[in-house]
Amino acid sequence: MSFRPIPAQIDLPAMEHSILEFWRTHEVFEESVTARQGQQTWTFYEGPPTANGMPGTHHIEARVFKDVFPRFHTMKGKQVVRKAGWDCHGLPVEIAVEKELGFNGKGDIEKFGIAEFNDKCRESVTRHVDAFTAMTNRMGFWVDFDQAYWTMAPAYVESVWWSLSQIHKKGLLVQDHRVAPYCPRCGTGLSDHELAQGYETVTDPSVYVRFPITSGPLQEMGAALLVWTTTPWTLVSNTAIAVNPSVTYVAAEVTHEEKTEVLVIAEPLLEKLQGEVKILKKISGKDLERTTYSRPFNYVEISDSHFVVLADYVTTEDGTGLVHQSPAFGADDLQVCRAYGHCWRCHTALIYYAQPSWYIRTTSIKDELLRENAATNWYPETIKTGRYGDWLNNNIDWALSRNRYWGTPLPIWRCENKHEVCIESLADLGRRAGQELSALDPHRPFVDDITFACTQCPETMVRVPEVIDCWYDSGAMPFAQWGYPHQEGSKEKFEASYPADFICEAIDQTRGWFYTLMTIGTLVFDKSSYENVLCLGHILDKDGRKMSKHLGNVLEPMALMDQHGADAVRWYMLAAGSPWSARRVGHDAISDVVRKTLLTYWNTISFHSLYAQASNFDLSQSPARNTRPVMDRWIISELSLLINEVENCLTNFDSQGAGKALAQFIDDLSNWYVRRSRRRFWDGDVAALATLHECLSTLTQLLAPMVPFISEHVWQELIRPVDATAAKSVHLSDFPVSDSSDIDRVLSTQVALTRRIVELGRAARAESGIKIRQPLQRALIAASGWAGLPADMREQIADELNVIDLADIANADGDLVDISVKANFRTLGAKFGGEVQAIAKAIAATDATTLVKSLRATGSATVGTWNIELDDLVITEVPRTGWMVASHEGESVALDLALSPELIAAGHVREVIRFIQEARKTSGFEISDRIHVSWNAPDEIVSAVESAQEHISAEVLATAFTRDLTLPVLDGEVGFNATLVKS
RNA sequence: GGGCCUAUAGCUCAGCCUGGUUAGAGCGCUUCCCUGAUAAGGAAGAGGUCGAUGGUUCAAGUCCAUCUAGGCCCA
Repeated sequence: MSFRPIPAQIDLPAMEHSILEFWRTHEVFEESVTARQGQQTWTFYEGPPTANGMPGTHHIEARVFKDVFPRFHTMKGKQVVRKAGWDCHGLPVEIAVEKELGFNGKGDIEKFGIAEFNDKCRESVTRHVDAFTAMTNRMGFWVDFDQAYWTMAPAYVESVWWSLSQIHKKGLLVQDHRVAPYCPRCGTGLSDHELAQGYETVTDPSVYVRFPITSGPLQEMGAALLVWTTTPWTLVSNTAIAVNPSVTYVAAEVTHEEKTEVLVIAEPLLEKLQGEVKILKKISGKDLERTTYSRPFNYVEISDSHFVVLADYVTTEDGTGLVHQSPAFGADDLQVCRAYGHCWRCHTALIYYAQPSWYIRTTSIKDELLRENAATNWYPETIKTGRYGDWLNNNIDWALSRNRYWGTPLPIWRCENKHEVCIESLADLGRRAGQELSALDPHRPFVDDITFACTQCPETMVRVPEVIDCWYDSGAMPFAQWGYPHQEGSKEKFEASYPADFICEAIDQTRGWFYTLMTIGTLVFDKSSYENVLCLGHILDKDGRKMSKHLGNVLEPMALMDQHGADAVRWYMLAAGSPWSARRVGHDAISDVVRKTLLTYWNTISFHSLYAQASNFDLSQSPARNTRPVMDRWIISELSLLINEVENCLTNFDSQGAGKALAQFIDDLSNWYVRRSRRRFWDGDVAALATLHECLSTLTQLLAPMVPFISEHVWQELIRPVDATAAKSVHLSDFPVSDSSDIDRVLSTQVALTRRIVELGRAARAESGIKIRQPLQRALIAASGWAGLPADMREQIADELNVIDLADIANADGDLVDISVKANFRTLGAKFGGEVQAIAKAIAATDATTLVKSLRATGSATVGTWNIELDDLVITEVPRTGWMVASHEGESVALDLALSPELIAAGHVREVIRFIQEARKTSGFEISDRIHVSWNAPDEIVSAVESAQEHISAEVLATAFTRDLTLPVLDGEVGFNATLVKS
């Protein structure tokens, strides 16, 4: 078992393709489920897409979240079954097919044939299944497509029927007449939550409304006044309709989409009518006066109204020449552009009118819904009582039926005497009809043909014509995906997976899927179907607009992943910004993830393999953790804290928090632990190699749920080759467990202080203009934790700043230091409240050096009339002239800038070493190659080089180090020049 | 008209729950430094009336009220 070479360069997308192949050939996903057989289950429900359109980048978002938590819980030892699904039915599918066929409404469909039309719909929802599957696979979303549920499958439809029959038995599925939103283009009513999908801000929300005439000769023709309005929400309070007395109006018979009606409209505007138009009668506006009509709403009682009035201002420039009058809204309202209900798929402005429709009485289970919601964890939490809670509190009955074709047929059969029965399965239907129907396609028009005798009267029972809202199909998936209760084994599967531990969709599903899932579960089982729900913000384009096919600004997901890698896209979705805020996606943001996080991690992997290989490191050589140097114990402590943090975050569905902690650790590991320990790696130090290996192994597991590709690659290249006990895949490994004895919080604060001091020292260095390669004799440190800092860490500081001696500023000559103090408002405010400003003034007026000396000696001092303590002051100690100082929040580093000839010579030696190392690198030598160095230098530094010859040779692995006077010296500060050959 | 969310550097966002006196990070820009893993890393600089107004308080980016703008959801 030995370490493999791992190149520093990596082509992430290419690596991902090879990992996909690895997963496929080794059936890793399948094993991740079967390996946990018999363990506790953790349930996830897939809210399925409709595959009649191409997938977009916004589809990646929810799917990343649907993947990361199942992977995490699998590693935690749970069994997570992931069944894919496809939404098949509904108006959006029908409309897409209508467009393809060039249809203009329901008449065209009936002419074409319902069976043929539904075949087209069936075909259209499978059309892009391959594209969805490919995208899902590419992004590493593990979900079982082989067992996917289809909402159009007979067993699924039967299961939906069964649930409806349960609701019907409870008396909660009824026919009613109510004013409801209605799409004139689609010819069907819409439910309240469908309406929620289709609000649009429009500048001209105009609608045409018919007002049937209730008196006179026009009534006998069955005519209706046709009114056009741009303020349709004012129709509820309609009081009158105005016509221009001097305009000629006509009563015209209009035939459109097989429907004939008689409408009254101004003659010059006749062309507005679509279809075949026949003029039956002409009337002057004046003659229409006092014509009565019925209005579509009866919410507001307004007496002495609802007849035609005359008004000269009515024009025939637009509309119909008939103007709706309403008292409740001022003229200003007419100017305002505002949101109005539109059909959520075809974007036609909706109208409201009363029509017979089937309803589920969700209002009667309102208390139960509120109870279930109270027991649900919403992420973010505000949705629970806010947006969703409000919605439940204002709940109205669910308008379930649609006068359409491609949907689950409403399984209600009824006779002329209104006796009705709700069928619960094909077997049930077959029994009643006396036919074998187990092979019947439970869709229109086939189910419409089945009739049977009413058991209560001599009439025949016929199915009602409606299909149901496709959102019901989606919300029925917890049981219908198993064909519950009809299918063999469905009972066990359903009971083991209800309710779900976790569901996730974007925020627009609040009143869509989230609602129908909870409502159907509560209606049928008196229990909501999910416990935790993550509500994602929308993915926006780079300009902050919502991505939608409608706007044409969709980012192509496969291209995005092939450019940056799926891991980078996943990390961006999971960890960049808040998942529940709307976020912009662009190439820059994603390539940032690659550079800062993924490649830093990767290079640490490559670095480790390089030195582990070079020194033939064997894991069995690892020394006990508590015997390792302080740097090792520090990073192991940080690693242990990281395990706890990531586990805690992922348990609470906080991928952003997990990502932040992981990125911080990668930075700590690479840019502090590895960088500060480089010499130990060159020397093949087993403690350092063991520590780094342990960190990378655990880090890789912690990263696995979020970035499954690169973590798998590392597992295969770095971990498995040296560990016979390692799982076949990182995704089959158990999530790391921290050992509290590895955690040392004192060490954490000490390293933090060390790094702060280094930062200050570097700032002072930069300010002084003396570069780091020039050693300095000493630095003075002022920091409260300095005295307790271990020698190891002091050496880190000295090395990092290239300073020979470090000393506490307090031990330095008193004259060297200026002390300044500021009031600490936090502590003083707590003690003295309103007097703090006066105290601060008094402190500022006191001699700081005397005050601090007295406080340090006695622990307290009097300023003005107030007694203060040491922590009531923020003390800054600053050395005087001749020193370069950097200070921040009471901590200071002062550099002694005096340069002796010895220091200067040492600086030259370091320049020389650096020059040769750079040359080794650019010559492409291996790190272990020995070399011969021929060198020359200006006279001023020759003696420095010669006297350090052994040191230089050891540093650069030179077996020969000879001066060659023929070599030209170079321009620049040092002028050293050398040529290298392998020895 | 109502509800919810958002408003902090050129851009993307922390900080607000729990108030403390030079407001942070990343990206981008300028200059410099370090490098025997890095496509990295470090330092300095430029860049902020913390959406506005009022209030509470010794003290407000932070708490309260009102308003403005944007987004989402609903009438």
